[in-house]
Amino acid sequence: MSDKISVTLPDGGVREYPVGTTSAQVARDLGPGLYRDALAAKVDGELVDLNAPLPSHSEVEILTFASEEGRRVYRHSTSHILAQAVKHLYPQAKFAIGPAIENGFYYDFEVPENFTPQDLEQIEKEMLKIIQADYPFLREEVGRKEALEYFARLGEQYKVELIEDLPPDTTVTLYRQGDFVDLCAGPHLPSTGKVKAIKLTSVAGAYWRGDERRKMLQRIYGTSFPRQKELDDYLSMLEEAAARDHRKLGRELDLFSIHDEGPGFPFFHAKGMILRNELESFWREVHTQWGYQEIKTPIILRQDLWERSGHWDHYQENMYFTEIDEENYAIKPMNCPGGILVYKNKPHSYRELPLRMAELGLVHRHELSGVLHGLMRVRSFTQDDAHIYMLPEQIKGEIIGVIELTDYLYRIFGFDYHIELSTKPEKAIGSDETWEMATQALREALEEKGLEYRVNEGDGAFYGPKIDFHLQDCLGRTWQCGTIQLDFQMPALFELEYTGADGEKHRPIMIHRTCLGSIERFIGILIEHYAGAFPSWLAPVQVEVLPITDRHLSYSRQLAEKLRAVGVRVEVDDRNEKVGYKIREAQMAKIPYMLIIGDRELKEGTVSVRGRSEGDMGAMSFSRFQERIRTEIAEKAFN
RNA sequence: GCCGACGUAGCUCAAUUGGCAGAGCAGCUGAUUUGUAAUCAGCAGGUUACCGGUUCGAGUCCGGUCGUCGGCUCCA
Repeated sequence: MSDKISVTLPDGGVREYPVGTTSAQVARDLGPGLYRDALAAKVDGELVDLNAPLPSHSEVEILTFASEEGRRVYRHSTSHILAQAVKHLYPQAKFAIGPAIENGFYYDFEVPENFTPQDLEQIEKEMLKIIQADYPFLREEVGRKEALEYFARLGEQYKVELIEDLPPDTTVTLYRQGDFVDLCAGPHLPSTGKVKAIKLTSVAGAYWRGDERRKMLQRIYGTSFPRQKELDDYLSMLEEAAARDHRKLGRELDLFSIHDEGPGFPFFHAKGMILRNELESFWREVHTQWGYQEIKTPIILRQDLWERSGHWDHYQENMYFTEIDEENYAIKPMNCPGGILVYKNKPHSYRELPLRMAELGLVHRHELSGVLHGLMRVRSFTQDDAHIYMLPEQIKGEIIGVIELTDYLYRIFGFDYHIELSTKPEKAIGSDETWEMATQALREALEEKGLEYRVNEGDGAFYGPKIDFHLQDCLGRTWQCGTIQLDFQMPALFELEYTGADGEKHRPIMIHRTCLGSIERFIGILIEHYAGAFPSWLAPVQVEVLPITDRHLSYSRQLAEKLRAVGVRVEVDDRNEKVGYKIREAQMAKIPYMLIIGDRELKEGTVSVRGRSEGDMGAMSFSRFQERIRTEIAEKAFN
């Protein structure tokens, strides 16, 4: 047996070390900077502690804060420091889980009294003491039985439950730092002193294992960084992001409002309607090009329709009901049953398929009061829905078509998105075979397009699996927008038919899909994405004309009239104010272009252009400006 | 829905231990005719979210209701 081990580094280089060498020693060998920054190591693809001895042949990557994995180890270790601090201050606390999350970490505790924001300050101070003490994180392996006994003795029922869920033959690992021991797979930082800058950001209730039937624990959120400056930068970045919040911009730009009189039911103002109408007319144009027809179905329909569709059994708690002439009706939470009645209104031939019926449909859903969020999560919204009725052999092509259409639309706005595939939920209708077939079809379409996606087990609609498109808001929270749902069930429940080439009746297959998702949510995303500075084609006011004095008013109005005549949305600021004041207001309203009109422009027949982002662009002929703005609008340029 | 925080003028925020509800911006009126991010002066603006309680006295303390914000998925 050799007394050397060999280590392959990420750059392909191979080095030899004595048996028993740790990743920390490898890092030191590679350079003092790396040794100082090293947090953990990835050995043959597995995350391990820096002080773990390396096997005889291995690929080793030293992880620092620069990598996502390194940051997770760093934050995860910080969560253990939080837990230790809580243990010191609240000895009776019970411990649940404390993972790293994007940009930070949390830890769930059961405590007799809920934490207050003041408590967080005390806990933070205690954490600093633990960091100061620089306790090493020590890994221990124990048998499952031993671990169970240990945590049972301490009354840590959550840890006991976690261990009970591990496979029977597992070796359980514990991590010890000073007087605190926690169940943990690791890895961890070498010692608590590696953590430099910490901040506990909030406290919230969270159900044990995310299950609302189980006990609600107290969750403390926090984050940590290797340098105070990075923490400060992160916190000020959050503050800046809040300035993009669509709820704030929606009020400031007079786009929409939400009132106590209708929680979750947004009001669109004149400027918001311009944005919305532009969006919808673009949507119509594109859908016509992509072979869709448009329909409109009623908002209120009889309850028996919803009993037949399965919504009564599977979606009732999200629905609103009403009564008309002593008959029971429901307010639609989805557009499909109404759309299906249109399909059933006359017989169909296979020659018509795929039949793509789109609808900007207003739906109402009873969402829990605690989840409402500006335009992002509301109780009434307009889906850019469509139902595609098709032959079995058209499935993949149609799914790919919707994926391409969605991608085309998102690109216009410059959005990044990610895709999720959701499979059969507990409350579902239809056989496992049709679900498997449908899920497989979605998977194949994604793979044929070479798209990356995440699988969400059990998160599908009750009638079929779905592909979801998720977009991000200003704080990085993601919202589902587009969705493609493949459905074998509704056609059966409603006995949909078409006549095939063989003259026999056959059952079509359905796709339910949205691209933008909900118009409301999409506008919320748009506002945050552009920080309210919409590209000219969407901007409620595209040009503001600013006459310097009264004697420039008439020329200003003429220019505005000319622009209006070619479809440009223009306003004249005819108030008796200094030009600096008018510029400031137009700038704050994020209007793409300002035209400053004074004696010089009057005399020379020009306009002085000020761009929202460019600043003073100097004088140009009016016709040149007009051409420029028209082109920009027509091309939907980003500006 | 649950946990926590919060709710004062259209907006942003003040108001000592419970002691006369204020400011800036926006609005209105007047003056000013102005050249690239705020001209000056005056006026008006409130059932302190709502309901109830404690108190000589409540924006402030207590209870309830409504609403807003953050969280309740990312699995030792």
